[in-house]
Amino acid sequence: MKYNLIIADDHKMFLEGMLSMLEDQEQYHIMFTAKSGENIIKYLQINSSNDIDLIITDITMPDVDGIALNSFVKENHPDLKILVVSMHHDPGMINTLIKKDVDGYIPKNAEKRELLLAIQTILSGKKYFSSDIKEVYMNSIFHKKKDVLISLTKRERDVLKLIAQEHTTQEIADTLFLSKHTVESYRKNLISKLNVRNLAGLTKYAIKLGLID
Amino acid sequence: MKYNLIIADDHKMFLEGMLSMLEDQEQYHIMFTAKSGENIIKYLQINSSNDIDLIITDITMPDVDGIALNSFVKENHPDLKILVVSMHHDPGMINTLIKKDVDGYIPKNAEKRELLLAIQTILSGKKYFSSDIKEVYMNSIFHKKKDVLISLTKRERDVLKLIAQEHTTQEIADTLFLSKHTVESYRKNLISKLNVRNLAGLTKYAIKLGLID
DNA sequence: AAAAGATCCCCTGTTTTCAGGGGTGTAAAA
DNA sequence: TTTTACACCCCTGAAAACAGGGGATCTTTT
Repeated sequence: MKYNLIIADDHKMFLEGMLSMLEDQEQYHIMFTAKSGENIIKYLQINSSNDIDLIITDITMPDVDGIALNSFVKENHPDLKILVVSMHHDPGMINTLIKKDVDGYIPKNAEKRELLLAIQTILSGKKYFSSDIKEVYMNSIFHKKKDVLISLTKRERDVLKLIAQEHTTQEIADTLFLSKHTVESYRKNLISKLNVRNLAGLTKYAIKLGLID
Repeated sequence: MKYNLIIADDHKMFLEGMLSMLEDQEQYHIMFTAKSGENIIKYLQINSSNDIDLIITDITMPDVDGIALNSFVKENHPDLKILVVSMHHDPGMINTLIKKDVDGYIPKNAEKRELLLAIQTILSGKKYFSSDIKEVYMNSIFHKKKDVLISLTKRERDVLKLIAQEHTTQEIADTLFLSKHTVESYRKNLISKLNVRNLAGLTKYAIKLGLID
């Protein structure tokens, strides 16, 4: 029982390196390699009864990049795993990939040992993110706050919190012993102050500020 | 120029250990120790012009625990740093503390080296979380998803996503080439299906599902 | 072939949000 | 002392959300 892998990268050098790292691994069968995500998507569309277990992919590629590839796969073949291998350690990028539910992420300078560990972990159904990546991601979480919180007054935060907790204006008025008009004023000010359009925007802000869980 | 520290823990043993770890550190002055958060809060309320730089605290304590203490401090003395030292590695707990903007978190079995590093890092204005803690937190992020996503259809997810992106019903109808009645139906179904009350609830769900950033 | 699920559309109402304007008193900062 | 920030309150009118019902068509599963 072998696992079937595909590798996608537009750099020949990388493909070679990856192949050499995996060639002595009996349990993995490299079905084919691709220079962009496009060929993989085509393959998946034709062979609907796909027998692929894992795609190892770079992020930056011509035509269809790693992110688009991941989106397509997660949408149409939810059981197919994706391991991203990249040299970008941009927090935004990492955040995007985590949100998009990629199964693993290791840097391009990873050791063979880590590559194999990542593949193995992912195939067993778990996620694998190298500690470098975790480091970057955690830092981005810690530094994301603060900068925005300061502009709101205590009362505004109170109201915002209750709004995000799905309370209606009247309920908020009752709990804070205010007139509903007052609460409406606060909501109005919050919307203009935070430059959002409606409750959804306010809720997102409340979450970003850590006002609610 | 010394830094003033306070230590809070209801276990004498822990206090002793902490003191011994810090006694040879010239730059830190332990102002006093407390057996619960209550005494610290009292102190802060009386000495409003506080000269404290950092509080090192346990989580589980009688009367006022570490979380309540942190909330009080962040509310009333935003510049005062908090380092949590605990043996709990519960993801929920860690998550709460990160949300509540605690400045650092190390396990109780941490080495002296790590303790000093944590203190130093925090006093320099940065956050410090030990790698154990990061590990636990990251895993909780990865495993939080999936379980809820499956119950929604593709179309429902589309609509939910657009709702959470602050679009109005009419706008959603236009982008998806639907009647606004249809979109209203989807919204209605989502609200009952996800068991929430309004837009705020839907938005929170969308974020939890990773549909939006 | 029947059942179930998904997508799509419509109706009648009520409640709430949202946009825009107005205002007061008080406490702190310039 | 004047200005600024904050907390508080009110009004109108339009737009959107929300509650609860209905039904049509298509595909997939049983």
